[in-house]
Amino acid sequence: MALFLSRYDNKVDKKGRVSVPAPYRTALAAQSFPGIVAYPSPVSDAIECCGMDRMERLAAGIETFNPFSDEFGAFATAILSRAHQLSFDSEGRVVLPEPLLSHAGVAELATFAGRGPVFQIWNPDAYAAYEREASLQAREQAGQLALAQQLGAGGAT
Amino acid sequence: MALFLSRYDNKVDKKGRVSVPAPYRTALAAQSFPGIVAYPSPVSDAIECCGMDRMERLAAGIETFNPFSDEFGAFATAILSRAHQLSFDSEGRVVLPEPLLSHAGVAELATFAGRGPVFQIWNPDAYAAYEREASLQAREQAGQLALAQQLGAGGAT
DNA sequence: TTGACGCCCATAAAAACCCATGTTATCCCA
DNA sequence: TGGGATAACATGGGTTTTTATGGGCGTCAA
Repeated sequence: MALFLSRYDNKVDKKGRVSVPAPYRTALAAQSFPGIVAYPSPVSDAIECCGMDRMERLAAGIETFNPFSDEFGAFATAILSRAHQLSFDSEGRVVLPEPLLSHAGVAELATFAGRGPVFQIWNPDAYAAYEREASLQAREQAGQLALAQQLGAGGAT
Repeated sequence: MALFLSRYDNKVDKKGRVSVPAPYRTALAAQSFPGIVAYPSPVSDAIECCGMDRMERLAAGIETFNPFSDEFGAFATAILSRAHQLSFDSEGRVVLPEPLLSHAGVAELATFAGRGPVFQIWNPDAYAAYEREASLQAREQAGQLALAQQLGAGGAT
């Protein structure tokens, strides 16, 4: 399985091309299609990306139920019809389509964020804000977890 | 399996011809028949299309399942009897038959929407409305959230 | 004929491809 | 271990190839 880690900031040139970080390309090397699949994240102002294999598996998995079901319809409309198949050029770059750029507010600089099986492309400022919030939330949850454990482990109060 | 993604708006010329988007033609390149199979979508005002291979599988499914009372069998029969086999011309275009055009309300502009194993052809305005409604619905439904989480955090890649 | 259809060619715009360069990270050997 | 040689990478720009689209010409049939 492809695993995407770490963070990178790459430039978007005036043709709309961005270098996909070399480690990501390495992770994708075994895929059937030399490139990525990119679609607007349903939950963030970011472009979400994965390899073709993952998208095929998702599409096939849901289709086995019923191609005319509501669930498949929603998935198809929300993700598949907004997804773009972007192939690498000989230097490992892709061209980000306009609808995705505007969804994520990406202009001349793009932040790549690895998230395990997928990675995301953000506007740098938006990502900074998101990360700040996420780490705050994590700290809060960690505190709650510690508290809960203390309560649970300690004698009844 | 062929996987159809993304969205395209192509013109219908006065001869009734439309270019099938090149990526779709690429996805269909391995098929036994150089063209597409098109039928009215049973659930939308759209023309639904796929490669011949999928149609053959559907037809085989009818025979395998209960051919008399099975609900899906009736469904499939309805599709098969309304399906048209459209071959590409040398430039990758097809001619959409009148019954399909009127079912979808397509005139001089056609919106192609990839949906994984199939793609659909819509009247551009009708598709915009459908997409708007679908995304509203998706936001409200919990099923969509589960799907989004699967996409983002997901299991096997 | 008339018209539906298949086949061929033309063209402008967009996409894919190829080569060049500066910079950074890595390697190798004295 | 120091420091030059090498390789990898991100980036820029030019050039060729596809693609979508328009139209012409013959054929076959109603």
